[in-house]
Amino acid sequence: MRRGDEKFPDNGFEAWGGYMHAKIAKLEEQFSARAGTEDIITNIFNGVSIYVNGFTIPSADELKVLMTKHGGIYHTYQRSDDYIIASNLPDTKVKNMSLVKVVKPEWITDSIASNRLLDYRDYLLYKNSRTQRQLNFKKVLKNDNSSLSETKNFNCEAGSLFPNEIQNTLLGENNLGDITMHKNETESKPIPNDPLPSTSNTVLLEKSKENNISVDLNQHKPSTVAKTAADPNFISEFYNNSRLHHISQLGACFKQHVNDLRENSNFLFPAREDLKKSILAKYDYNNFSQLKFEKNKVIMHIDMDCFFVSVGLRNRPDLRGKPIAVTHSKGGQGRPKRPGVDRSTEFGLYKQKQMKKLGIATGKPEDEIVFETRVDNITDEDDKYGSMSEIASCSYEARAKGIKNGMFMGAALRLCPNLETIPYDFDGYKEVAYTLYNTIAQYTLDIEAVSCDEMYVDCTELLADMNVNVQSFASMLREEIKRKTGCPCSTGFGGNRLQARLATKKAKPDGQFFLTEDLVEDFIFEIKLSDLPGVGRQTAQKLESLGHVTCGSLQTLTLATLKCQLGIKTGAQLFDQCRGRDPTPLTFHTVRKSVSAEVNYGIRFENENQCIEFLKQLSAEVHSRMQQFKVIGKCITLKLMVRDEEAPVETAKFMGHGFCNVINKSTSLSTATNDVEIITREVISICKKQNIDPKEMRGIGIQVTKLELINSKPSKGSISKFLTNNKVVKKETEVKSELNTDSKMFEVAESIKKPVTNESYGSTSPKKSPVAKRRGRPPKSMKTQLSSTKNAMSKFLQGQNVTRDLPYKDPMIRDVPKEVPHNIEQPRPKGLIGLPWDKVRELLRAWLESGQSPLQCDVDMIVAYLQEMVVNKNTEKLFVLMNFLRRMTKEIGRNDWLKVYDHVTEQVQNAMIAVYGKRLFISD
DNA sequence: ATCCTCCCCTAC
DNA sequence: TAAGGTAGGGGAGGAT
Repeated sequence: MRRGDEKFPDNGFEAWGGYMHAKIAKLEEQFSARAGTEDIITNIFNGVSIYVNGFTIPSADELKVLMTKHGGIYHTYQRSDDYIIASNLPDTKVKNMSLVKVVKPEWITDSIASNRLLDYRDYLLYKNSRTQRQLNFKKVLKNDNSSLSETKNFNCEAGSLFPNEIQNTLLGENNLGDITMHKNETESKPIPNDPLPSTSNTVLLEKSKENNISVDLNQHKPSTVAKTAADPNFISEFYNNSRLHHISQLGACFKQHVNDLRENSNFLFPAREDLKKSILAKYDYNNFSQLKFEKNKVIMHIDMDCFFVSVGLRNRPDLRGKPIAVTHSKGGQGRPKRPGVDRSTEFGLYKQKQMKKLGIATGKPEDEIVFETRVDNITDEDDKYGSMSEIASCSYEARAKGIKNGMFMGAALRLCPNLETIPYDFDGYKEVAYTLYNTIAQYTLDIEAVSCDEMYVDCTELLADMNVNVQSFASMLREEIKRKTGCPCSTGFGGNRLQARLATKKAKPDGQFFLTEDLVEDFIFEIKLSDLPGVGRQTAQKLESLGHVTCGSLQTLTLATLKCQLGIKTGAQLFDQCRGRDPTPLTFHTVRKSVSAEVNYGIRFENENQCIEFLKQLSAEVHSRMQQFKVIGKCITLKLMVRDEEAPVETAKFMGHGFCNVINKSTSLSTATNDVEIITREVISICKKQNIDPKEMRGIGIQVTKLELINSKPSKGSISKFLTNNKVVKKETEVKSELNTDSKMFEVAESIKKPVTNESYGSTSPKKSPVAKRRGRPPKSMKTQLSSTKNAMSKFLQGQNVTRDLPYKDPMIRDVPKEVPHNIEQPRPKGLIGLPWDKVRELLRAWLESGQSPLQCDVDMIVAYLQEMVVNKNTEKLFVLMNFLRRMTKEIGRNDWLKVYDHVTEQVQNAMIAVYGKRLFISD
């Protein structure tokens, strides 16, 4: 029995498909004419079928659209007669395949541009022999004067999946490794008020017609290298090479990417059908048992295996299976000790500090505390184990020897003398990450981005919709990711995010694990506390000193004890975690709360001027980021790292910060700003007050918090005002009398003290294209713009033909337990989606005035439409429609219609909470 | 009680 | 040589 049956009893009218269906059939005709014109433009690719392998520009999704529009065929899985479109292939693949039809994506784009099918042989990725690779690059090398903002900031524009990326190059055996590749400057936007105007002279290497061309690129390398922060190019140089900076930027970039995808999606996932077909073709379902997860939720955690290493190994198959580390250091060469270095003193200070901390935390005498540090294996000698270059990522073979991420190269070499190193490939990480995210996004957008190589995915709806079992889904998905990226990944499944995450750890490397309900209790018992997310070095050591190393052991402590030992929140979290519980829902939409920039490397000033000059530059950097994210802020914090008086002047790590004291000082402004002058002034003022010898500075950071969106009008009428939390809703309803006009109802409460946080900061959606404007739809990337429109429309049309057989009832509704309101559980029926909101209002009015009893299928359609508005952030019109519905149902005053209103409201608010974390303010 | 500032911790 | 960033959660303790 359908859940809705009780609420909306069938009165016999439903057999006709419902009132709404009949009505919209007419509207649909208007659209069908338009949709048709967008279908096929030319027949250039008549009879041509392609299969896209790996990362390409345009992306596979974009190529799919292009092929469809120009009469060609796109295959998700490779067929024998397909042209293989690729920009690069891992050597392993090259060895095992025929290359006669491996063609560069430019074949497609150039053919479209010249409106005829060009000879594919001119676009072969490999010609004649496998070793003769065609160089195909159009690339900009920058010289030493280039502006920093052009090179270090990632660009996450939704307009193209990978807009500023360099053309993929085939370096092959040519050793061009130490040349820095940069984005094409012609695509970089000038940043207004940028205090560092671009003075870069660029060298454009035009595409060569020759094979095996040899260009002496070394002559373009920077002639001088910025050594310390006193050098004007230092920030740029440093950020370009900083792994942590890249990790952080990429993380933020993909959180935004998910925001953008959700914002621009119609939440139809045609790729599900393809996947389902290949699963059915490949797997015998009898081999799989039906897995049951806690609370019937299926949360997937997905994580690339030793990400940086895997990406680096795509071009170095010869190194597979060996102990590998990604690091700046070449490794192996001993270096004479810098004068003044006193590692033992410096490391001693670190140890002392840690000991003191633990002594306070545990109440033990300091000499009883035993602990390890990562400097334990580093000596003061100028031998080959002295490198303090950090390992960003290491292969599983290296891990087997005890090497860990973050370890110093010297210590690692001591553990594994034959450890091989590979350089960073920051562009590669971004490519692979995009492919990863876009692959998942084909199937669902219930994604919480964690970092560039890791995310949580709520698969509950997806799996129910596809009606496939989770094992085969996991296998096919991982296969697809490996095929597209050339990198392995692991997935874990559980009933909540903690379980999924722990399952991934178990699955690694290159595996999958399903932590089903029946396994949780035993599984969690053995888990080490230090493996729990949120439990780092300090917490783990503290817990160990309390006598607990595993979750099972910690289960003996009461909630009160844990809270007392670790604080209220942390204690409660740990109490849950060690039992495998995790009440925190996935968050699909993130809102930025701070912007900061800091440099704790290479800070060596000779005088105050240099320090002030650096503060100006760093302020400019923060200002530039604030512009990028479109925020202003009220609170400015300066962070200073100052050499501890006992620490040696020369640090153990070259240009490192050494043993320091940290100072944080902040100012609160009366009004939010992103003015570079104000930031600079405040920051310099704070710095001067500290009275620190510039020679002793080792690190500087600037952070801006209490953010507001630029252009968010604090006055009434702003969209932000519709969004408010429950608390405020209550308060306001008490105060406000019933409002009758739509416009008046826009006045919504807002917490006065809290900054506006309803919209994602730093949305990088492109300007609306003329097409998008004409349709009145949100801006979309090329991919979503074309495919979604087509799909929405064509599915809409199809839907009409089968209306009577398939009323818009969703089986999911009855399957999903009601107590999980965090996510939008229902796949959206297609009926109304795509219609202008005012048309829908007319339909609503007609429906409400029809005198009929409401039908479930019509209600579902309305709900789907309104939820789509939430997702598209069309809150303004949503607000109008909701209030319209409220007023109309009240006027009718019949119980069944009032129930409809309650039901719709509940569904819309669920969507609001999922997307914004807040409820829509509705007058009652 | 609740806020603010200045930390500390964690994660990637 | 080496590139030790950045955002968010939370706690202690003082101001309101």
